[in-house]
Amino acid sequence: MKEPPITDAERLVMEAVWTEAPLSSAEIIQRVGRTEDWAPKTVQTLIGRLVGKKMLERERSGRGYLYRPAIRREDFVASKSRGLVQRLFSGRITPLVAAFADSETISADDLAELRALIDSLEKRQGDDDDHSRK
Amino acid sequence: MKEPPITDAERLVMEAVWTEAPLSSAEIIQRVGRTEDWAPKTVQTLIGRLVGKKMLERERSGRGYLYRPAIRREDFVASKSRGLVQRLFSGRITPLVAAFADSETISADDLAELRALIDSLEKRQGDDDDHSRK
DNA sequence: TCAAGTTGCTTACAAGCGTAATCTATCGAC
DNA sequence: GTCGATAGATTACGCTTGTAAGCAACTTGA
Repeated sequence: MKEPPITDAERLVMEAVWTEAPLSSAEIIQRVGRTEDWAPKTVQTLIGRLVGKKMLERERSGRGYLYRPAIRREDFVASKSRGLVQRLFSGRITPLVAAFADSETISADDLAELRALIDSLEKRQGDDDDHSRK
Repeated sequence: MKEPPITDAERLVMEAVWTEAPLSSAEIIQRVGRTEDWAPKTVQTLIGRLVGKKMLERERSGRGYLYRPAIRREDFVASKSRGLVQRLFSGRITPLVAAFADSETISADDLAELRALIDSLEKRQGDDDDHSRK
């Protein structure tokens, strides 16, 4: 997966259609307006650019279109995460977590959650080794 | 710590002075040239912009200057990490690790390392609770 | 002393971005 | 059928970024 060329303002538009799709531009404008103080025209422009970048698909619906995301949010955030880890931490995730932990407090709950994630990742890896050697 | 306004090209210049400082511009150009195929003038421009942004400090040395970072790399990467976690994962680190793990294979070594980090973070937290309640 | 190299400062310039207004076509209300 | 609302397309505009060249000053070797 290549780096999706979505800017930060555009991402906020994507968030709306990731939350619910398909949406008309009026609906997108309304949802984005809940958090961003942007003129409707601004959102309209961003929608247009996202269509141009093939990050939004659209299908005709009456006078306008209905829009839906052309990439999944999971893929987008995974790509962004990989990019950051690659650029700033030579591709290793642990230093990122360490850096984050140093500057932001991680709650006990978060730590437990993280540990659980690691457990499941380790298990997955064990399984792979055991029976699905490829 | 506010978001350091360093662009990606500028970051590559910072990497040089983070690795070793102080450096003359000639030395920065030479080091950056090892990885990036940029005209010396380009690097020079980036140095100037970084000075303008107060991300590089300089002290006169002969006809030119010696440059050194005005912010530590640890603070920079921590800030970037926080920013990403905030924007894409509502401030929670676990989903980032999960997203990364889904798209990139994490080696057994990395997992062990990550687990060790969590252990130490948990220990730190326990200590805090025990005697330094603030 | 004069030319050449080295540094820094100033300027350039296209593309991308944030932020939007204008223009155009269409559709529904009357 | 005309008028206003609405969606989309086109245009705008200043700032930042990537990428650099030109100019000016100082230093140094010949």
